[in-house]
Amino acid sequence: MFFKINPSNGVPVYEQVSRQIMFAVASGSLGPGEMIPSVREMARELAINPNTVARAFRDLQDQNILQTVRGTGVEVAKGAKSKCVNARTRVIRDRLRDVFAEARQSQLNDEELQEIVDAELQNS
Amino acid sequence: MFFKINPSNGVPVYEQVSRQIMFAVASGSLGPGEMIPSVREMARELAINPNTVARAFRDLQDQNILQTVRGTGVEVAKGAKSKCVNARTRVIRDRLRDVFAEARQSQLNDEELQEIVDAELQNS
DNA sequence: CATACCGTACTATCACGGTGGTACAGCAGA
DNA sequence: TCTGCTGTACCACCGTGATAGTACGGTATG
Repeated sequence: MFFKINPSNGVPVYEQVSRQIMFAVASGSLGPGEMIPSVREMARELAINPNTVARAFRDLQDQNILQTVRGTGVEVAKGAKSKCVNARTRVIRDRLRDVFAEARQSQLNDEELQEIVDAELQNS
Repeated sequence: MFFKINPSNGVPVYEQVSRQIMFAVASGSLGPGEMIPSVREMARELAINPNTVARAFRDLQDQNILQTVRGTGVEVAKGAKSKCVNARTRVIRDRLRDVFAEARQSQLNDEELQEIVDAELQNS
């Protein structure tokens, strides 16, 4: 569980956490039934507040991606993987769509945009 | 001057305003020496607060992209265009870099990513 | 000069994200 | 049973983005 949190990213921290958990489930790093680190432990590792982690957990719980066993911890729900795979694709696609929309709205040249895309796609 | 403001975009409104002014200068829609709409008028058109527009103006002024003529209005500075062209490229490139970083961090398949990029690039 | 507009500078208020701290119910293991 | 962990629910606090309203100095136009 090696997350990276960027506090000055525009994206709320609690959402970064929930996304990265979703991504871990989508990629298979976290399997169904598997326990994930506790609120307090994850908060310590990421150097953020436990409340922020708890909020991410609650959001994922509302989407039936996580389920909690009171007093024990939180585990990945059964049908979570397909949901997470879809969510991951949707997140990336939506963000990409936003960037292209802004690029087009800024009258950026098509060739120049393609150039930037190719360059950044290789360096990733 | 046809701007589009998305209040629930994560990006602060005042930054959306300053960006779109920069983009207009970069694309040549706004030429050097040209006057831009007043704080109050632009606020009315965009249905946002005059203070928010004023802040965007101030930011652009600090970057020597706009210069104010006291009591008259705000005009585009002389050397603004090249700055705006560079800024535009940088904004798009940085946002794109963020998306690709997240996509890679989410273990998204290279082929799948390329697929999404191609699809969204065509639809823009 | 008077009016109307210009940018600018405040003040107050609100929502939201985030932090810090405390408290409580439930479960596991010694 | 006791201790320690779990999630959960609060509370107060702060910074920031945004709104609303008011005010002031400067300029253009009549």
